[in-house]
Amino acid sequence: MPPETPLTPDRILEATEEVLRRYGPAKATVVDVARALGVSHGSVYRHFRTKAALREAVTERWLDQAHDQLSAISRAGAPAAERLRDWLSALFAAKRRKAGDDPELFATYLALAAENSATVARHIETMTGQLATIVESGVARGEFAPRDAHRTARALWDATGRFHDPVYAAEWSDPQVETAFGAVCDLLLNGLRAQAVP
Amino acid sequence: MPPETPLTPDRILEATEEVLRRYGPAKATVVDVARALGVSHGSVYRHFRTKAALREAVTERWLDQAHDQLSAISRAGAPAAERLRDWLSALFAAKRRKAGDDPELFATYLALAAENSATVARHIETMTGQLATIVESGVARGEFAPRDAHRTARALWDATGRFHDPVYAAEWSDPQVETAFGAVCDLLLNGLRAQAVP
DNA sequence: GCACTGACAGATATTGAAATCTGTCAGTGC
DNA sequence: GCACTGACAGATTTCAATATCTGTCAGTGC
Repeated sequence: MPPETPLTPDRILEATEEVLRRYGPAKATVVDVARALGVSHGSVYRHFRTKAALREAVTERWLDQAHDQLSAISRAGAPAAERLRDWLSALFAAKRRKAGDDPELFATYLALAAENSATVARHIETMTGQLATIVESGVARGEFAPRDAHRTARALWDATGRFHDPVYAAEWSDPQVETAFGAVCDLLLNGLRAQAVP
Repeated sequence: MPPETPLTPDRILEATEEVLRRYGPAKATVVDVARALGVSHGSVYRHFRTKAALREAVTERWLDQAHDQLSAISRAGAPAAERLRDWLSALFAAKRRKAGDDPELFATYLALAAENSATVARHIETMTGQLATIVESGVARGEFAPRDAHRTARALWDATGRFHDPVYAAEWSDPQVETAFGAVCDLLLNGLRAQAVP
C-alpha cells in the first residue's frame, strides 16, 4: 500500500532524532526508526546507504543549529572586542544550556559527534571562520593589532575549549566556571588589543 | 613462612604499576598484584584499605613525577615570559612524549585519572601554583601588568588545556598542533604583557 | 603479638548460546 | 517503472550461567 505521506530524508531524520532521544545512541536501531515511521527498515536504506550515514546526517543537522545565532553576532556592527566577547559568551551559554537542560540528550549527541569527527571538523571550521571574521574586522578598524586572522581565530577557539568542548560539560555546572571563563576572555582580549605578535 | 623482603606499600605500588602495565586498567586485579608479589591478596589489604585506594596511590605517584622538572623551570632566573613559554612547552612535550611512546600505558593512566578526580584536582592546583609563581615574579619585575596571579594562572591553565589535557591526546600527533600551540602561547603572552585588565 | 594466609559471602566480570540487528535484493502491488 | 516489503546471511548484542574478584576475618606459624 502507498504511504499517506511520502517517505523523505527529512522525515527519516526527524524520526531518527526521536528514536535517539528515546533509546539513546547505543540502543537506537534502524529497525526502530522504520517502526516509528511505519515502514520496513529496507525503505530507510533507500534514502541512507548505511546506519552510519543516517547518524552522520543527524549529527550535521544538530551542529548546524548552532551556526545561525552566532553568525548574526559575528557580523553585527558593534566593536570587535565586544562582538568577540558576546560571541564566545553566546556559544558558552548555548552549550551550557543544552548540557544542563537535558543531559541525556546532550550525551547522545556527544556520542554521535565522537563517531563523526569529519562532520565535527567541518563544524569547527565554520565556527573559526566566524571568529576570523570578527578578528579581521577588528584589525581593519584598528581595534586589534594586525595579525593572521585565521591563525588567531584558531587560537581563540583552542584557548576557549574548556567552555565549548562537550568533553568538559560536567564542569559547566560548577559556579566557578563563569569566573574562569571571564579570566580567559580578559586575557585573550588583552592579547588581541596589544601590539602585534612579532 | 616469613617473606624474604618485607611487604611495604612501595613494593605493592611497584607491583601494581607492573600489573596495570601488563593487563591494563580493566583487567588488573588485587589478586594479580598479590600473585606478582608472591603473597596472598589478604596481605595487600593490610596496606591499602580498598582496591580504589591502591589505584589512587598509583595515580598520585604518577602525577607527582610531572611536578619536579616543571618546578625547576618555574623557579629559574630567566625572564618570566621566557619561563612561562618554557614551562608550557615542557609540559606539552612531556605529555606528548608519554602519549606517543606508549599509548596503551597512557590510556591506562588516563583511566586511573578519570576515577580519581580529587587526586587530579590536587595535581592541577600544584600546577597552577607553579604558573602563579611565574606570573607573580613577572609582575614583580615589571614584565607583566599587575594582576591577580592565581586567577591568571588558572586562566593560563584553562586556555592551554588542549595541549596538556589527556582527553586531547589523540590530536597531539597531528603535525599542525605545534603551530596551534605557538598561536595560543603568543596570544596569551601578549595578553600578559599588555596593560592591566580593568 | 605480629605478619600473613585462605576460606567465605556478596559483587562483578566472562562466556557462549540465543536473539536481534545491519545491509542486500528479489519480489509485490500499484 | 517506482516505492516499498520482507526474508535472508553474516555481524553484533543480549542474557543467564558460570567463574572470578573484592573485602573480611578467624586461624596459623613464628
